Amino acid sequence: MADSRPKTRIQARNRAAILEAALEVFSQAGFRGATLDQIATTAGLSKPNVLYYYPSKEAIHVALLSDLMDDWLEPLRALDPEGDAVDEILAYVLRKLDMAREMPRESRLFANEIVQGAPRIMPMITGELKTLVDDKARIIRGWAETGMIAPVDPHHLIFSIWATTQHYADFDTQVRGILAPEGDEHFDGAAAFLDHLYRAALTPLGSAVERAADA
Amino acid sequence: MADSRPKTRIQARNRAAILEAALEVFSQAGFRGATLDQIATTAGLSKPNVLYYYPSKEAIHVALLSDLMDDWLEPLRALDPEGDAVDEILAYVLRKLDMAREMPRESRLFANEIVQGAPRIMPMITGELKTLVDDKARIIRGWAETGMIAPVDPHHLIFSIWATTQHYADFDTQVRGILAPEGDEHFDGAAAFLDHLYRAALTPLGSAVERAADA
DNA sequence: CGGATTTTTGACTGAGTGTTCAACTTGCCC
DNA sequence: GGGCAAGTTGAACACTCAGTCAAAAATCCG
Repeated sequence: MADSRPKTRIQARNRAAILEAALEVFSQAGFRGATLDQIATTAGLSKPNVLYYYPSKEAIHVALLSDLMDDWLEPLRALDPEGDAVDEILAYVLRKLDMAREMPRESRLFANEIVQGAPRIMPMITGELKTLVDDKARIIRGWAETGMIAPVDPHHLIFSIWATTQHYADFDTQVRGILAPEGDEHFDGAAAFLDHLYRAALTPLGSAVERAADA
Repeated sequence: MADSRPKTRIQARNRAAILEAALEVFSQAGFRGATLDQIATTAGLSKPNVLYYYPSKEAIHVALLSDLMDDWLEPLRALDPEGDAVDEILAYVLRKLDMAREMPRESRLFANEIVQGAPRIMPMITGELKTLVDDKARIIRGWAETGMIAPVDPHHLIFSIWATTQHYADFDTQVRGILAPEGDEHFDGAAAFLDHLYRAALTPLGSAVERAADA
């Protein structure tokens, strides 16, 4: 984070082009599989020129992950302790699924990094990510203890939400290989399924009986 | 699958050592990140000797994935159309979670491959995997239509089971960074959570009322 | 043992790749 | 326009790494 703010229009444009290209390339090939040549070509720059803006391949990767982390965690941050418990969690699920649909490259970028042991972002995980998750887990635990939702372990609930939503971005190839959709219409089916899954799991037993009686 | 069956004891031993080493290395570093030197050293062989048994790095990778695919899909194959619907699916979930605990390297091997677009196993996905999944999805759909389980989309149910269970292997680094467990005890919490999650989502409404009445 | 076959390896090759550097060009400002 | 800083690049360097090869070693078998 030494030279983060650009000084000239050219710097702003080229730095942005490099990060956009890096997102494209890193998310598809992983850190090791990506080459500076690919990034440079995708960004429309020469390889030495890329290294004029970032000192190394690794610096690009770290800058990219750092820049994206905030946006990536925003939906969880938005979980409102004052809101309706089930609504809040379901909104989080659907928001994450939307992100898997609209930002699959970002999802795969993090997936690649974490599957291989998060060699470059371990501090972020045990740092701000853990802090945020523990914070939100406390809220969810409160909801469970006051009967607003069924009693579930909040950490495992969060993990399952990450898993089920990001799956549609990270394992997109597999999902498409099996469903053979035309475009993105299978995301609607996923949304319906996940709504049912989490609504059923979170609705407290009392409310579940009412729900059954209505049907 | 040209020279699959070993002719001598030495071939059997060395081929096995190479595949074991390749699993270790590929699952941690991905295809591109793994080197033949690492595999050779881990296997206790010289690099040219490794290439005496397999013609290329890619051949090792493909052989490994092919060999493991059957074991990897076995739990889904075991889903019994004659069994109790909820029990069968819950047994599948817990079986997959056990595999994530006991065989995390295998899980990460496939995860690495698929995240990067499955360049080497696309045929397996659209072939035997799709066939098996479609087959089991038909069974699950039957259960839903006859009211043995709640009406859910079977494909998305299967995806969610893969996602929630393999998450503990593929994203192990992240899970441990947040939970900071001593060993594997968090898998017990995961099992309890997933049992609740899928039991709640799959139990038909009628049975749910009974369950509520009992409580 | 002795010869044929299988297995092993050190040394090498050639392609790919991250990074450096000195020279060149462009843009900016007085 | 002129001078200085910012931006750009071709060429080269150092290193990694998949794969080759010919020769040596080990194993097998009569």
